[in-house]
Amino acid sequence: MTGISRSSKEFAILGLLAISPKSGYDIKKEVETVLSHFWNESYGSIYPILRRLDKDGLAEREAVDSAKGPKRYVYTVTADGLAEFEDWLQQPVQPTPPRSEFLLKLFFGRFTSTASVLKLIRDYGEGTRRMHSMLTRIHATVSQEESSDPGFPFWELTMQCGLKSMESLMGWCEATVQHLESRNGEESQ
Amino acid sequence: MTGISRSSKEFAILGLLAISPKSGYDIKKEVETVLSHFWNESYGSIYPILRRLDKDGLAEREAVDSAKGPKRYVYTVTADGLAEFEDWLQQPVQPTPPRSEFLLKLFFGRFTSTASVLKLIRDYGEGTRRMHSMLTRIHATVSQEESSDPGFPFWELTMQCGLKSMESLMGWCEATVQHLESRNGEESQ
DNA sequence: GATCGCATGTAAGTGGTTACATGATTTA
DNA sequence: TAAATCATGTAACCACTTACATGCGATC
Repeated sequence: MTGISRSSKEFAILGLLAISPKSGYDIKKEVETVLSHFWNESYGSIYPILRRLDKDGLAEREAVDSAKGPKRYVYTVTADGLAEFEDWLQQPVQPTPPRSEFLLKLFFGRFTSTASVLKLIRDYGEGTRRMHSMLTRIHATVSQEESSDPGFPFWELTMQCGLKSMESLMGWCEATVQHLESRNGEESQ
Repeated sequence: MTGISRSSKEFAILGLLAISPKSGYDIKKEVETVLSHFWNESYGSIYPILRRLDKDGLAEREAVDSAKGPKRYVYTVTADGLAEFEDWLQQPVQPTPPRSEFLLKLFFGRFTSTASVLKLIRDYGEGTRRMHSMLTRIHATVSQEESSDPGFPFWELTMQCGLKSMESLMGWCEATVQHLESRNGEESQ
């Protein structure tokens, strides 16, 4: 009854199959675009997981002759799979253990030069800006192509959350750089 | 010359030793307070890492008779250790692979009820609020006790970054809950 | 004499990435 | 014919957590 414990990685993949049948390759691409700001999957986990979902009766594998390239293996979620997935959705999220190498280095800022700390923060701000504009770009294309999809409103919520986080971070970076620069200016006088 | 590659976990510990000599137990406590919003360490990694730092000449182990309880092993960073640590600080941060089970479940919101999605977001907002007030509390005590520490300004920057992130998230949660509630209200009419 | 806080440690397992291997088809 | 894209897969390795084992000293 109560299935063996599955990782969120498995449910992420199961959920993508619930939207529509996909191959491992398709999943990888989808994760890298629409889920990119909050999730990741490598082939090394995708393919074994798909096999396991099939073995456990949560998905079904089907060989498909593709028009071009090698044959594809498309997986479709089963009724059991959908049920387990919906059950997982109801469970409370388990908090991710925190891990920010950026903040770690910033914390140890006193062991390096102000210039080095400034570079650290500027680089981080730069990365945040890049992520922000990438999300904006993805948002534009997906909005055009899939705005009628029943999942679209929820996907858009994740987008807005991501964008707001980025903006908050960008603001903090800018303010902090200015703060450090002015402090540095004072010392140099 | 170029040391074997070390994980950020090792450098986190090395950095804490650079601030002042500590035991594994001390490190665990410090990580759980001042670093808690962006880092974590378990005993299962701390003790092996300390041994390794000693073996590699980056730290030195010393047995200390504690006033009460069993004997402590206090580690002190060496000159080599400090040099490697400072070098690591200069290296660009490698981006953490994204992983938010919360956003993942939100993304799949169409496979569950609006009530369930609302609960998801409210719980998340609640967790964020708790973290925010915990940080505020820690900030108050540390500000009183260690505001003269040379590392204090940098620690405070990490705090402000964390607090700003939480506030941004809290705002997004509130707005999103309202948005979903109003949409739900329309449908029910 | 039980239990809590202090303190160190390990073994087994998990969860995951990287790098590699393979090979078809298309495009330059 | 070289490179890019499509597509599947595995083996070796790694980082890390969990759970457990141990035991002192103080307090209740």
